[in-house]
Parts: sequence; C-alpha cells; structure tokens
Amino acid sequence: MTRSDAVEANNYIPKVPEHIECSIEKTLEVIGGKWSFLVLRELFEGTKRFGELQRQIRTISPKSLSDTLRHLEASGILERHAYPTVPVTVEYTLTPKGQDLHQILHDMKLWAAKWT
Amino acid sequence: MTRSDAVEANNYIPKVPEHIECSIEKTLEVIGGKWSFLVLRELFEGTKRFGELQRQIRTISPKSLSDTLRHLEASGILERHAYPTVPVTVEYTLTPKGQDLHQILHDMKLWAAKWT
DNA sequence: CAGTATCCCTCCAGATACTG
DNA sequence: CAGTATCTGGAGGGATACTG
Repeated sequence: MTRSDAVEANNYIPKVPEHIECSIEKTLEVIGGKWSFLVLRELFEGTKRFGELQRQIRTISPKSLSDTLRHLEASGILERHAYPTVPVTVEYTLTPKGQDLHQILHDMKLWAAKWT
Repeated sequence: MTRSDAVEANNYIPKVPEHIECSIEKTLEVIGGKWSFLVLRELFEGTKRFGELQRQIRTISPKSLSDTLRHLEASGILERHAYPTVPVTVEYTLTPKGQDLHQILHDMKLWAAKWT
C-alpha cells in the first residue's frame, strides 16, 4: 500500500459516532488518537524527523507512528518534507492550523494539574 | 456484574500509551472516549436522567451509555443520584471538576469552526 | 425507568521482518 | 533512514433480550 492509498483508505481516524453533528468531534479526530497528542507535543518544539520522533516516543511502533503522521498530514496539521539525500531525509513540521492547537493542549495540561 | 465490579475492572477507559507521562493524557482519558464528549455536552445544560441522555444521543446503546457514565463517575466528573421512587429515578449531574472542562470543550469548538 | 447480561464481530495496534 | 507488508490477538462496542 502506498502513502496515497492509505490516505484514501482513511484508516486510523479515531472512531467518533456518526450521524451526530458536533464540531468538537472534528477536533477530537485530530488530537483524540492514541498517539496524536504525543506527536503534537514533540512537534510544538519544532521540526523533527521520523527517527527523532520514534526515539522520543519510545513505546510507539514504526507502524503506529507512520499511521499517526499520515493521519495528521491528511488533516492539515503537519507537513512532510522529503529531501533527496542519501539516505533520504524527511522532516515533519506543524502547519499554522496545527500550531493553533497549542492553547487547547496547554489548557488540558492545566486542567489535569488542577484536578488530578 | 455489579456497578462497583465494573468500576473495579476499570474497563472503558480510553487507551492511552503507558510508560509515557504527560498530563494531557489524564484529560484525554476523560474526554477522549468515543461518547464522553457528547455526554458532557448534554450535562453542561444541566442535570439529566438516563433515558433523557439516551434520547438525545440517539445512536448510543444502553450499554455504551452505561459504561460511559460509570467511567465519568469514577473519574469524578459527574455524580449519580438515585431516588427510591417507583419506578426508580436516577439523575446525573456534573461536579465542579466536570464543569471545569467547559472551557476546553468550547475552545475545541472554536478551533473546529476556524479551521474546518 | 434504568440499567445488566450475553453474544459476537470488527478493527486497532503491537510485533516482526523486510526494503528503496 | 524512513518507512511498508503482513499477521495476529484482544478488546471495544453494537445488537438484543432480559430484569429489579
């Protein structure tokens, strides 16, 4: 399966009930995935490469990381840039849309600190 | 299985990677469940009963609603009050901890409105 | 009314091995 | 390096029927 096929297939989108319209759902489709918020947290620090992310999110498998990155890319949260070096270099960078999630994630951190 | 057994079993807690400490995870364990945010949205409007929630979240099964309510109760997000009427009356009400999620959910709605 | 008890099945996510 | 291919188990969650 190629990258574009996988995006077409639209897999790895967190399950959210259908037939119910609530825009909160749109946001949860982005940050509600099992690994999404960890990838976002890393990328808030700046552009990173695949291996870097894999090292910093130690328990993630390459498959899950790949799936998560593709999902976030398809959602317009991050951009993937490949450079034709040998071996290939790939960098992931948040888009403005992705950076705009920072406040929400931060507030979630504050809530947790206050109540747990 | 009794209610307390189920809470012991700790099922229906959204899967979040273990071994990784990030307080954002704590918040997602509360609002990240498939149905959680819809139940929260209803209860922000005020105290509601089981049947009321079931009617307003039309596609939820009684099992999923029950599981979600128990999970939220165990997390201190809502309180369950049963009145010995015939037939029994049960009401669900947000705690202050639960109400404090309102801003986050609201910001998620704003983000979605802005970017999707 | 407000759930519980079962059955069942999908599909996610981990492990592993492999490659341009 | 940066992924993809494949297999698999287990659990989440739906449907349904039943009950204090």
